[in-house]
Amino acid sequence: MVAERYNAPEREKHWRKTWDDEEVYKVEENESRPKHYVLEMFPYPSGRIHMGHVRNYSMGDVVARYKRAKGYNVLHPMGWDSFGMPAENAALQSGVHPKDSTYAHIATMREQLKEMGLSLDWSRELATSDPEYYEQQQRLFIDFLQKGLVYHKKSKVNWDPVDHTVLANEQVIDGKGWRSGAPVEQRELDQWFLKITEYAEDLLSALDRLERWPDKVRLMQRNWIGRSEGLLMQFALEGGALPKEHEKLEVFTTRPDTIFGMSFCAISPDHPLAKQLAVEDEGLSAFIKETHQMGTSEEDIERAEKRGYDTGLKAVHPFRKTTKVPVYVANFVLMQYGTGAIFGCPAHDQRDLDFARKYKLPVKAVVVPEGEDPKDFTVGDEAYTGPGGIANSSFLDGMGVDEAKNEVATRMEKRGEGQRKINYRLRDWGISRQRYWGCPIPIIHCETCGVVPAEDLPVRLPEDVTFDKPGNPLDRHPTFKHVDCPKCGAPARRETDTMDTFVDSSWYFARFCSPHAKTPVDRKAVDYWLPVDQYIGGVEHAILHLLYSRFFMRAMTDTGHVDIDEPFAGLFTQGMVIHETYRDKNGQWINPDDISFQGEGRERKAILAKSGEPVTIGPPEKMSKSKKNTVDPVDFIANFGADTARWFVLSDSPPERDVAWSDEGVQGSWRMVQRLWRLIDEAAEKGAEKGAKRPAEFSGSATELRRTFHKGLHWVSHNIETLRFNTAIATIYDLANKLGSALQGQKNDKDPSLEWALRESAEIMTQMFAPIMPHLAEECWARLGYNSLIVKQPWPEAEQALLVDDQITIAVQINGKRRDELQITRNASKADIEAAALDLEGVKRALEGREIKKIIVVPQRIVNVVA
RNA sequence: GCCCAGGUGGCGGAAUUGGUAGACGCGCUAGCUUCAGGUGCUAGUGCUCGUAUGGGCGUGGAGGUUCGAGUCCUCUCCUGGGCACCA
Repeated sequence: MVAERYNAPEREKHWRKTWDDEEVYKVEENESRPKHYVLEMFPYPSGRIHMGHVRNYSMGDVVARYKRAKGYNVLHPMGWDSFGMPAENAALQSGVHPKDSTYAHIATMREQLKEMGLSLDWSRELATSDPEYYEQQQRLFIDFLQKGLVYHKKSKVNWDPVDHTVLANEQVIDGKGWRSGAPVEQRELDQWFLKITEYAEDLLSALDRLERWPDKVRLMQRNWIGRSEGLLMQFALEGGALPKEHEKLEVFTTRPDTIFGMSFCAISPDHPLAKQLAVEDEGLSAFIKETHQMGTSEEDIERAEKRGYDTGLKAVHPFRKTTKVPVYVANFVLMQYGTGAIFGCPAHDQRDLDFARKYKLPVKAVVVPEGEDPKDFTVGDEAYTGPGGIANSSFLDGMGVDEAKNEVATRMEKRGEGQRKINYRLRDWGISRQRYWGCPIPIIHCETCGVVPAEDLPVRLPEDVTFDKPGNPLDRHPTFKHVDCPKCGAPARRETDTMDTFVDSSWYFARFCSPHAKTPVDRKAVDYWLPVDQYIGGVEHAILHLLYSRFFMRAMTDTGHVDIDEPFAGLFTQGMVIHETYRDKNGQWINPDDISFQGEGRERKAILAKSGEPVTIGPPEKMSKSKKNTVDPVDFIANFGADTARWFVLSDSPPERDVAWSDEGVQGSWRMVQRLWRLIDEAAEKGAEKGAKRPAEFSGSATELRRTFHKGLHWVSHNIETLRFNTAIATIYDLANKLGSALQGQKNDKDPSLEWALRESAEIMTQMFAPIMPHLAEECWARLGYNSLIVKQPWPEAEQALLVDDQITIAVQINGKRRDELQITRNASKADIEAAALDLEGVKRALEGREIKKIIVVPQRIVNVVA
């Protein structure tokens, strides 16, 4: 009678083979069915999957399986973001060719992913390093080029003078190369750019329509694009012998309304005027050098105080010619933004205020908050940036901020000394990488024809390269670089830079729709599948990857490949898997396997198992090898099965938050697997036969069980729809408890309607956990007598009549405190509820000797007696 | 410095969106089952006063709105995360 222990690893293998044999996850376009495209961010093939992958892909798989059961034609593909620096770095260190290591890693990880039992259509698998993939990417590049969305220009890179190589920002540590340790130089190289700024306005405004994106991500993108409306203004400069091009200083401001509060102007140390002046001014030259030593990191900037160097020049106020203000070179003015020059109004900008206090410049308030007297409103240590009325400002007096902005802009434009401008922080996307392991840029540089697109695509990465010398192997390859111009036939030079790997990931989701097409995408396929309905991945890609993909869809629309702006209709950013950390007395990280634990709760202590030395238990942190707090999913699955792992990573925390891996928690999941198996087994035994006729009437206990399960089903469905897997799981636990009780209670007397309800509940239960624990669900489904696969079953429908109770419990409060509760029919009248409430023992006791002032009755909700 | 997200039992968290705070899981306590080595079942488990019926206090803190606040408003403290001194 009692079932054998469920042998998860063994049964899971069996069910995976069955799914494979029946090709249950293979999909094709089918216009007659609604589609649903579920995608998780594809992995970089690092060699092994980690728990983060397990969590990410479990979430997507639950959605995919649920939607499939709901009748959708579900696209759920997987691929590899397989170009990139790690493989090339490994080649530098160990000499293994990037191609060899990459494809070996892919082979391993593919098998590991398969062991998770994901419902993926593997026939659509792709790797961005496949020539079939990057050939199409090169086509897109050329199409973009011809559409004017690609250009090249000189741009700065980090140059390692020892390794003779270009460094990514993350390879520059404290201004030094990560391998050589040599101070990094800035070099200008000719580089390719994609015109993402062309779409700045649309990328910004369309964010409002991405309703199924987290607000947080939309905000980050908004800030990244950084739109600001302002005014370009020209100031006349005086003092010193100025060359013609610098007689006027052009600044950008978003606050032209504060022009009468101006007390200085400041230019960036990189401003041409600053450079020019520095030639004759040693002090300035030294100051500029100093500002360059200041780091650009957040921390450096935060610590740095606002500093300036007085150039001796004066800027003339445009509306009050007698007012002339000093012009500084200042460390807080950035050349990349606006014109690299500002006018400072200390009263209404914190940075300007800090600067003015330091250099004892006047601080004059010109915007006065409502209710303040303009005569005695002053600014202390905090600039006033809020709304208000303009004062002390000649013709602007009495206007509001917006009105004044407008007035100044109009007057400046009329005089030809100003121009309204919308400025973006977003810059064009530099995609040139001076590396081997990436998609070759399909360009040939010819002395006579200029830039010529390569013909004969793909431009293949040559495989006969070595990594024994620093620099890009493509650059020194015997035949790759030197080619004839496709146009004129003269000797020419092939571009040896490759593309940023963010390009690869900017359109892979589109390629999945038709992974083997001879064009970048098959129009029919993308029209059917796109956009991705649910995209799931880490928040670390909130800005770049997602913004680039949004740009790509627009660019691909403008080049006729697709007709869609937004690639991801729904986005979800999941939290990490974290784990406790342990260190010994010397601060060395300790592997959990070497530790034994003593005590519980706050008393819990850890010691080294071998020596008994104390170990400090640290807070849970992101799993990483260096901290020795990783748990290998492959090992885990081999022991407990994929279902236990999938269940656990979704159960303990809300999906957007981090989840702490703990052995105790995992044990709980493992027990649940076994428990569900026993429950279904017992229900199959004690419940009605498969396909038994539905009873005409249900007993009280049968109805109660059915209500519980149909309500539970309703709630679990809702929780999966809204990706709240942890609450779905909590409900399933609850239902398991209820089913267990019902099975116990059923022992005594014969009740056919309860038997029917037990089977119904067991079936609903199995179908509910099927998206999360698909293998166990198949096993249970078979135990329930079915020859069919549960993966092919439609999602059960809750019976509406069972979702509302006739008898309900409502709380009765006295002065807002609960004193008793009331059982009453659902549609009882207010008067009936009131009468019944006042008749309760607990209410009478609490009311004793008090006078009832008021009774609030909210039918079906609550009664509150005010006394 | 700016922006964002959070603070609920010993822990992870729930509260279907203003209506019984603490569901569910973990842990713990007691008991049962010849159960022996990651087992199952039953009961209990916010704090506190009380033998108990029962009472008081409780969602970081202080105010406020409301018949009623974990949920809304104001101020404040703390913890994470992000960033671009963006004029």
